[in-house]
Amino acid sequence: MDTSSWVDTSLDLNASARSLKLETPKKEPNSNLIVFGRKLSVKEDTGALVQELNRLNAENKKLTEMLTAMCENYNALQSQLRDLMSKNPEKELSPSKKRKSESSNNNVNNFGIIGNSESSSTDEESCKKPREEIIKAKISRAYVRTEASDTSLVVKDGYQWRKYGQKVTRDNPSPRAYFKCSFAPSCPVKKKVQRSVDDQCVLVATYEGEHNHLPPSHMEATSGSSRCVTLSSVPCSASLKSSGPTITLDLTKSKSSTDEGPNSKPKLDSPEARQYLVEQMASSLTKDPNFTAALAAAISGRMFSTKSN
DNA sequence: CGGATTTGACCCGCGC
DNA sequence: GCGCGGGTCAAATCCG
Repeated sequence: MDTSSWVDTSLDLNASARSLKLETPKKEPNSNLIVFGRKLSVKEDTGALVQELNRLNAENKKLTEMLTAMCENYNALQSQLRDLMSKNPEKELSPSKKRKSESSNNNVNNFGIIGNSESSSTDEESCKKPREEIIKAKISRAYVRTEASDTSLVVKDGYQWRKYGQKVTRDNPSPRAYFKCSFAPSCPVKKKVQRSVDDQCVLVATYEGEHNHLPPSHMEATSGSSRCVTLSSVPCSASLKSSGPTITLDLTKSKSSTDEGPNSKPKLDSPEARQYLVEQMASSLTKDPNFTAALAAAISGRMFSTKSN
């Protein structure tokens, strides 16, 4: 099964997002907002700010196009995948296929946004545990790119985890962290997070089991609907089918960055201000690795749920 | 002060 | 049976 193309899509997204990052000035969204606030109060430099606005506008369009293209790619690949599944259903059923098919399945199951799938062939669980158990345990992997300087083994996937151990393993100099779902013991899901041997920037998260509850962020989002923000520039809903994990994009950060006190509210009446807010959100989303991770999780999760149908 | 994290000790399975 | 290595426990510590 060829899953490389969809992986490439993910890579494209990351690469593009990163290249976009390079193009943007080294300003945090918050500081941009301050600049924007100054624009409204101080009339000087209007021309420069308008230019900046136009630039951000163009960037926003780029992002929108990227996301649209990615969604299209995803749809195309999904249909391809469905085709392949229907053509070769026996591959899945055959236990003799072992690693080849297993690693392919892993790819489908993965939240992988990085796309180096070779590690699934060295999956220790695959080697040691009986297959039935693997199927029961629903082992999946996620690849999350982080800052090289970021030493915390934290993969933000919407769920709340409690770390219960850390160990340095033989095959990898970087420590492996062990997490349990904070809803344990009612939720038996565990995850292991370790930096990739090949690329220290990449965190490999191995999930065991399935959550029997919604992620805290989802519950928060649904209970507090007043916090919802309309994101016209992000044509991507990251919610999944009930069979899969529900990934919720946590947009509260973007919201909070725009929520600069009571004075900010009237500004929303201006189309410019709205446009700016949208751009802020898009920009902060692409800068946020959580977003790419959540997006990849949503996409791969959907693929998986489609596969299992 | 309570919950989360850290970290050394312990357990257990596997290979020799 | 023994040693090794991965996984888990739980007391100590940290932190909000």
